[in-house]
Amino acid sequence: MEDILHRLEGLGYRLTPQRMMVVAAVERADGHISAEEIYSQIRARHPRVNISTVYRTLDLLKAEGLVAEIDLGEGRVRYHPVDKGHHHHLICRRCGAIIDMDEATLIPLKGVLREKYGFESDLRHLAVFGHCLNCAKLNDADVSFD
Amino acid sequence: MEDILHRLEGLGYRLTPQRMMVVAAVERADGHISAEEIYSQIRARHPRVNISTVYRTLDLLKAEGLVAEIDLGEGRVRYHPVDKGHHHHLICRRCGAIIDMDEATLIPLKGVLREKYGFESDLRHLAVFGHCLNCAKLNDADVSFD
DNA sequence: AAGAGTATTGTGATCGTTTATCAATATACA
DNA sequence: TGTATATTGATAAACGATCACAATACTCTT
Repeated sequence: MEDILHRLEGLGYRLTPQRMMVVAAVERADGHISAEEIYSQIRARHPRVNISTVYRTLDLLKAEGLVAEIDLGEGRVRYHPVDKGHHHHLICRRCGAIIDMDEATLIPLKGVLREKYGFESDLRHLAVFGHCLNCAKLNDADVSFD
Repeated sequence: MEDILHRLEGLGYRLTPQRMMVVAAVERADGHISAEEIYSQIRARHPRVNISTVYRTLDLLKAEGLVAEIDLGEGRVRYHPVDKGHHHHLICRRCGAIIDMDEATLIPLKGVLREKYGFESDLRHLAVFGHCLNCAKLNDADVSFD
């Protein structure tokens, strides 16, 4: 599993400074990073780089299967390297906490969906909303999910 | 379980023509409907109604717990009456098919998330992406989820 | 029925994210 | 060196959604 830059190069793309910076930002981010976050990191040191280039590079990385998008319902999309394993998230509606979920937790669901619906689910990055431990207590009086 | 209009009235809101049209559109839609779809239905007969009013009414209905939002990852949000039961969707990435998923399918997952993470998940409308039966066959050669 | 106060709407601007267009620049290659 | 190609920067604009505020519609009291 080569790193993203080398795979890009192997695919015949030029390794421009802009592309290197976008790739570095995506790889440096421990979790998921948005285009705007990548852009502001780059702009801090290289103010002439354009956000179009960030989006273009992300599109390229996505098309080549090197990064993946995830929509956490924030009104913007986040990106992460595909080779860093799968990510599932439990997102607290109250405090915004994002809890990483173990992949194994979803294996039974995947099996059931295949058996019951003949559906091959892509559970590489699932987002489940709800309330975390603390907020569930705080919210007991107000809200109830069923 | 009264209908949305009567519950709105009971809550002390005025039953304006605009609100009635928005509510009617939401209730008429069998699945989920977007703000833009509601707006264009209304505009066809009442061109002077403004899209702000549509959004405002949807916000009101949402705040009063009469309709719920769901984000199917389309870049826009869809709305449905809460009293029509919970909806879960299996969305085919290839053909766009939206398969309704039985609610019971998710009960085990809900339990596991509570036990393992202390997370009270809100599984009222979950969207799972993947490939439907037909497209899974067609796609066997191209793509593989794991 | 008239007027005061409140609720609701229309208008138009604006926001944030993302995409499109196109000229300018940088690179590769003959 | 010159030419073709790849890539970028600048700018506008598409898109869904929100906002502020004046205009309108309604309710309620008298």
